[in-house]
This record gives sequence, C-alpha cells and structure tokens, in this order.
Amino acid sequence: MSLRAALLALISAGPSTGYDAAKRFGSSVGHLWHAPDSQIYPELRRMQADGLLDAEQVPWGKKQATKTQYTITDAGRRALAEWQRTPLDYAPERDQAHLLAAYFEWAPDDDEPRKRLTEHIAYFTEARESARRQIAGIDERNNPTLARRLETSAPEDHERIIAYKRFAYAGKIARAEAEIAWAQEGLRLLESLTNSSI
Amino acid sequence: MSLRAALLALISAGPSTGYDAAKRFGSSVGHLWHAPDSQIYPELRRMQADGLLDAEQVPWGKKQATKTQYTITDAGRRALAEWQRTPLDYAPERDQAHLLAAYFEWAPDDDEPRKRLTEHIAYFTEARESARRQIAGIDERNNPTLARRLETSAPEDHERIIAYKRFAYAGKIARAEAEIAWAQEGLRLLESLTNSSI
DNA sequence: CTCAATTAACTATGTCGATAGGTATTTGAG
DNA sequence: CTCAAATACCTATCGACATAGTTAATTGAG
Repeated sequence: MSLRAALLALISAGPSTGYDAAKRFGSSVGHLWHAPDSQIYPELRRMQADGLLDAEQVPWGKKQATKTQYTITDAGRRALAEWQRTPLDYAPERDQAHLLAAYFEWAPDDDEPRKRLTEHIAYFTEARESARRQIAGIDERNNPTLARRLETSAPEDHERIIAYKRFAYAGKIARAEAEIAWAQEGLRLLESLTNSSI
Repeated sequence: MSLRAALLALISAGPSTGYDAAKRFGSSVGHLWHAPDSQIYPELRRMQADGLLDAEQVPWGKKQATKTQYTITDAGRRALAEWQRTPLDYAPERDQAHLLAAYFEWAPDDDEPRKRLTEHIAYFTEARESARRQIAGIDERNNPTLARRLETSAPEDHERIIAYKRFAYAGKIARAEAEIAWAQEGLRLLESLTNSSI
C-alpha cells in the first residue's frame, strides 16, 4: 500500500514514464520509502489496471519502440486523499541493531561490539547528512520533483507543501540523532564494563 | 538471518520445543525482532538441518504423540559468535509515518493529519511503556528467559548480560521518545499553518 | 564509422513475512 | 462421564521485497 501511495505522490507532480518514475523515485520519495525498479514497473501496471493512472504509449527513439507514460487520474487523487484518511498499521518491531546489542555477550571479544556500534554511528551519521541535504534542496528549491509539484499547485498551498516535506525530513534527522546518541552510550557502557573487569 | 540469530539466542538459554520457542519468543527476544509462529517452526527445522540445533523427539500426552525438543549445538554457539562478528546490513528506509507526513497536503482537511500524529504518539507511547516494563522485568529478575540464561552462565558474566539487555531496551525508549517529540512538533506545525491561513 | 558506454525498459526467481487456517491432546466444569 | 475450552503443534497460501539478470536503442569517443 505504501509503495502505491509513494508512486501516486510522485506522479501527482506530473506525468512520468516507468523509467522516469523509477529514477525519480530514488531522488525524492525513495528517501522515505525505498523500492527497487523491479517493484515499481509491475506496480505501475497494477495501478493503471485499477484506474489510478492513465497509460499512454509515446514513441521512443527512431525505430517503432514506445515507452509508457503514466498520468494520475482523479481516482488516483482520491486514493491519495483516502490514504491520508486511513490510520497507519505499524509494522511489527524488527530491529537488527538492538537485537544484536541485546546479545553482545556472545561476541568473541569487546572489540566486535565496539565495531558494530561505530558502524551504527557511521550509518546514521550518513542518514542524518542525507536528510539535511534533502532539507537544503527543499529550501533552495533545487529538488526537481518538488519544483514540478509546486508548478502544478496553487501558490497559497506552497508554504504548507514545503513545510510538510521539511517536517518529514526533520523526523529522519531526529531519528538518526537518537540512534547516534544510543550507540555512543553503548560505547561508554563497553568502556565501563571493560574497566570494571580489570 | 536475524530470525535465526534471535532463535539461537533464545534457545541458548535452554532447550525448547517448537511450541515453547514460539511462545517464549513473544515475551523475550520477540520484543526486538518479531516473528509469527508460522516462520518459527520451519526455521527451527532448517536450523536443525544445518546443524545449529539438536532435535530430540520427546513424548507428549498419554498417546504416542511426540513433540520436538531443540537444544543448541556447539555449531549453534559458534554461529552466535559469528553473528556478532558480522557487520549489519541496514534495511533500506521504509517509513510509513514519515512518508505520510511528507504528503499531508493531500489530506481532505487538517483534522486527518492531526489524527495520524496523535495515533503516532499513542503508538510510541505504548512502545515506550513496553520497553520500560521490559527493563523493570530485567531489574526485578522476573523475566523467565533471562532467568534461564543467567542460570546457565558464569556469575561473573551476569553483570554484562544484564547491562546489554537494559541497553537494548534503552534504545527502544530513546527511539520512541524521538518519535513522540517529532509528532508533537508536527501538531504545533499544523496549528501554526491553520492560524496563518485564517 | 564502429564499438563501448549509457540510457531506457523491463523480467525472473527466490526468500521473507503476514494472514489464516488445521488437527491433535489435555483440562476442567457440570 | 462428557463436552467445551484451552493447550500444543504445526501447514498453506499469498503478497512484498531483494537480487540479479535481459533486451534494445542512443550517444559519443577515437
């Protein structure tokens, strides 16, 4: 369901071919909901079958090749509103890093947990930077998908459209910072356990 | 891989039948890595086939019915250590709540985003309470799986075994608090956008 | 002009996980 | 003693997702 919503949100900004959608996905909505190409193509076809998208064959290249261009329909826009009206069903907890940490005593030595926590910090530091870049891209108006979206919407809505996207990425930053702080606490814990056993 | 690790961690505390494992799972390691029964039974069989567990048929009831009791092998313990030595591969970002928030402008009215954020706060408030209860259970030594684990391990290791589990749940609490703070910020944002458009 | 790299558009295959069953056995209430 | 509820132990099915391809057209370097 979320992939469908993410694609609707993407295509609501303007028509896309499958390839466009797959590529644009990665640099916009894909930061919040990842999907590989192999999921995007069939989902677009299903969405067209369900009436959420219109599909048009447009020529591609000099030979008789064509590509499929998708446009959001009114039903697609209604589906987006419906999505906003539906409570989320939260996925059950599945957190590798916390699971691993709960069983650090199985590590052959203290160095391994230290490495895992350091990797955790590196991963979420990069995630935080990525989110910050997204926010910078929003503020400087150089995100192409957002630019298309703003062109096709009323000027009085621009403020909130931007505010919501900033807010979503601010959440990613907050999450990343919580993970970094946790892992740093873990490094201190390892330190104190090492010292207490000398 | 994580399900396997979670089951090894569980069974390292003492032998379990499939049913035992499935039930105990939910009240211990399942708080960090959820899995339904339908995944646990076949995974136990695969782990036995791979030599990580020994399986013994023990009688069950008065008729000739039996149940399968699994015990961790040395290979299983080595697999746990190996798991601790392997860097995590982080799952690609997939966050329904943040995706939804990024497109709040599609909501039919301001009330729907407010509901979603309120639900988000409720969900993570419960998650935080659950993690706090786990920590309390650890501190008061009334978590049965932990109790078994401590019985079968050297007293000098008890401190760190407990510390790691507290640490893992502390991470869940930190995560939950970050989500709650984020959603509250969102409620304030909605408020300010409503006021600015009157 | 030709060939390698890039762009465009997908498909195949397998595993993970969610949902929803099903079938024995035991326990305890009346 | 018998019948319903609870306990114990699984299985089937399907969609989501990951990994790893394939095919065809276009562009640009030499």
